[in-house]
Amino acid sequence: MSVTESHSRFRPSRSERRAATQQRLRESGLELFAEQGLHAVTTHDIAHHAGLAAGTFYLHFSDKQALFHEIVHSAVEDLREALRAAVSNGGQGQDRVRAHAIALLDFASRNQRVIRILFSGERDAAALEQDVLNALADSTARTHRERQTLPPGVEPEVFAQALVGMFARVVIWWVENPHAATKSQVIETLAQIQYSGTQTTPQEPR
Amino acid sequence: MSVTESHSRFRPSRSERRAATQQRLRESGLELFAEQGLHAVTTHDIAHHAGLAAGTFYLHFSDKQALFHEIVHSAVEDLREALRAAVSNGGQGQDRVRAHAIALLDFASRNQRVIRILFSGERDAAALEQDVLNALADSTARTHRERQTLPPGVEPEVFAQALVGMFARVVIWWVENPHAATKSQVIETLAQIQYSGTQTTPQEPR
Amino acid sequence: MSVTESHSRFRPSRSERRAATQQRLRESGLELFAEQGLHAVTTHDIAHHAGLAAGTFYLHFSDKQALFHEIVHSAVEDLREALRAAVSNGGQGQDRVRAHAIALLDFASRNQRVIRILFSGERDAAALEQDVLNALADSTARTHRERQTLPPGVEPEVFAQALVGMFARVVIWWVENPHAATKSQVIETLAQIQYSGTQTTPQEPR
Amino acid sequence: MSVTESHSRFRPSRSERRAATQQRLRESGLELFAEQGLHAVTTHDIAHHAGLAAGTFYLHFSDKQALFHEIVHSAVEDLREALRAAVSNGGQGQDRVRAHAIALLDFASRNQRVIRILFSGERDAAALEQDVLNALADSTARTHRERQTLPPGVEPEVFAQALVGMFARVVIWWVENPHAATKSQVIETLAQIQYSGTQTTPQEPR
DNA sequence: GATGAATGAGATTTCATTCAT
DNA sequence: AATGAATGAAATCTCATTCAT
Repeated sequence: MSVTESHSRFRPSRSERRAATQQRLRESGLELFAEQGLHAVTTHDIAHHAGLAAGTFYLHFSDKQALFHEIVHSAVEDLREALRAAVSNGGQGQDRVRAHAIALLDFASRNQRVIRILFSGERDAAALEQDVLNALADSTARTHRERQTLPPGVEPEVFAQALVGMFARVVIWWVENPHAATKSQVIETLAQIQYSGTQTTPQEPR
Repeated sequence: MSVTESHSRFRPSRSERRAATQQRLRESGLELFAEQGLHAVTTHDIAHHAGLAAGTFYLHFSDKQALFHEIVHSAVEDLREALRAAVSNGGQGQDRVRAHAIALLDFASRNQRVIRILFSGERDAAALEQDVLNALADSTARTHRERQTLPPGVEPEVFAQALVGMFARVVIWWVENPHAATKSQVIETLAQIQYSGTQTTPQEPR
Repeated sequence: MSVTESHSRFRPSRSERRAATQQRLRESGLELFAEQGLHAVTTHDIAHHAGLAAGTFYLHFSDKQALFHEIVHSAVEDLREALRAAVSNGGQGQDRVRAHAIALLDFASRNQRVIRILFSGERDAAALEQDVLNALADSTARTHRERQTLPPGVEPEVFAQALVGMFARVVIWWVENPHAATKSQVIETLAQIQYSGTQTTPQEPR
Repeated sequence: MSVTESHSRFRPSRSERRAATQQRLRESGLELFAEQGLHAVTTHDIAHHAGLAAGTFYLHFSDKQALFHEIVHSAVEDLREALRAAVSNGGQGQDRVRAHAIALLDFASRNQRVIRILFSGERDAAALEQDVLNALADSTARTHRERQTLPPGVEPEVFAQALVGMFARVVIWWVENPHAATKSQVIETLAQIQYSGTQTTPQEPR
């Protein structure tokens, strides 16, 4: 631990305290948004959950949306980074598909609140969520288009949307129902659908 | 005086008028919820959009949620019915998969507002979307489990969630971006992923 | 009293009740603004003083400024009308000057709260007040310029500003200190200054 | 160590630094109050405009009103001194009237912000403007009453209010519209109205 | 003395809901 | 059944003021 950042860990500097306060607000926001959603949470709730007065919120964030967006953007970055790392060490075909799925589920296990916020369909997050998914889909589509890695008849853009939809849905479901399947079952299923399909048919809903 | 069991278009009975008013409110709700989402729409908005006074809303629905739920549930029923019809006339394997996709996209073309409400997120309203997608997924999973139609390694519940997520995502994307792909491209792609997979790999996001 | 406006004076129609409510808000606004000034009065104060709930205010006025402006504009119109009437029945020279002064003071006696609001220097009224005074000054200046009724060396615009300043100040002072001078003393003094001057000198302040 | 009764420009004493800080706050207050009025300016605004932290304000002034009062009172003193000086070197009749007007306009040219604060309204601040104008009027009235310099029919107190109103209005108008009349036109007009009147009549407003 | 983060009271404004007509 | 004025709880946001560093 460097001494330059703080003369003592018992006497944090003002900017450290400020940063810590902000961090508490972010934490409270993450917690409460994940539990209750954007609309059900007030700025007072967040401030008080963080042990702060109501007005303090506005010293750190211009309004509730600003905090929410910051949380979502940061979550997106974390998620992207996790996925990027997962596939960066090479691998092809099934390995790569599986690495991807593993990384996503690992991230989800460790960041349940983030996942809930990202994929919970909160309307005011929707624009951002759509951006996220579209960005993921775009890069997926672009790569497949460039590399012509998809079989004939599979349109890269449609495929990309399908893929992100599938992943997003499974992961939020699994976070909410962790005992419905083991992590390896989820991974195996995702990898297999994507790689080999199911050679089966959708069933008539009841 | 008035015709009691009236089919007259000149003197609709009291209950007919009541039903008509209620229908106008439902229509306005559908329209405004699809455009703006549950939270951004007020009961005043709905009533006025229907050409009614604010208080009238509460003669027909106990509150805003009630109307929203009714709209969603009705939409779900319509959608299920459409899907049920599509696969009811037999067919197996790829045909069945394709029939399913066609039915979904047809329904989406004709009911854009419904699709927006169903698949756009908006779970503030008591996790309704979850209910919808889970319900669809549940019935899918149940059937596959019963019939053991899935290859080994593919868990029925995970598969069902994946399928539902894939379809929901592609459909909402296609409704918002109808020129990004033709209907048959979408159908073909969905059918192929589901049936045969892609024998390809996810790509590193940027 | 006409019967068409109301079927009974004991059962006022909805629009009458609405108008009455609005009028109560206006009255309360006039009262409170005159006493305490724009900033010291809240929309809650006004509503409660009118015996109404807080939210009702916003059914009738878009915000506090809107009510304030309406009150000021209406006051300006009343004042103008009173002055217009005063000089409309002819008269020249001293008679006319005196008629003007009489009208102003009569109006002030009867509309003390209006005068307090108009000439109290409230900053947010200032723009309006300036408009009022400038409008009065402009029309005064224009007429004098056109008719060349002023002695050489007296610039119409400067004269007009001086005149409205003099009148505004005396009238607000007199409303606040009604026993400091009788109405006829005020009138006589204003008329004489304006008509004949004082042939005297300003004194060194202490 | 430090020079106690320091005139050194290199090591100003503590009290000198304190006085300088206070002066910066006063300057910022003058600037901002003149531009925006008492209510639109926050203590943060003043402190930051002065290059100081928010809390520093309260080391020098007990609150916003206190600074405002101090600025106003100091402005009044400056104005009085200017007027006193103008008429102190004798002169009678028209000369004296003119000297007074000249002094006022000179002061106004050099102290526009002060004039704006003094004569622009803003009586929220505990009827300060009233105090200012009343104080000016009182001393004028007293002198005239003592010296019996006014013609019969002209009440000293009414006259004093009229005079003060006239001057205040013309001066603030001229400061805001410096090109509407030359300084000598303003002076000539004010002197003539006050000394000789106009032998004319107010006009019917439109 | 200066700093600036934190406080919390209070003002504005919205809107779901009620109810007399 | 329909109306729409009224309600009042609750959320957002500001800002004068304090106080530990």
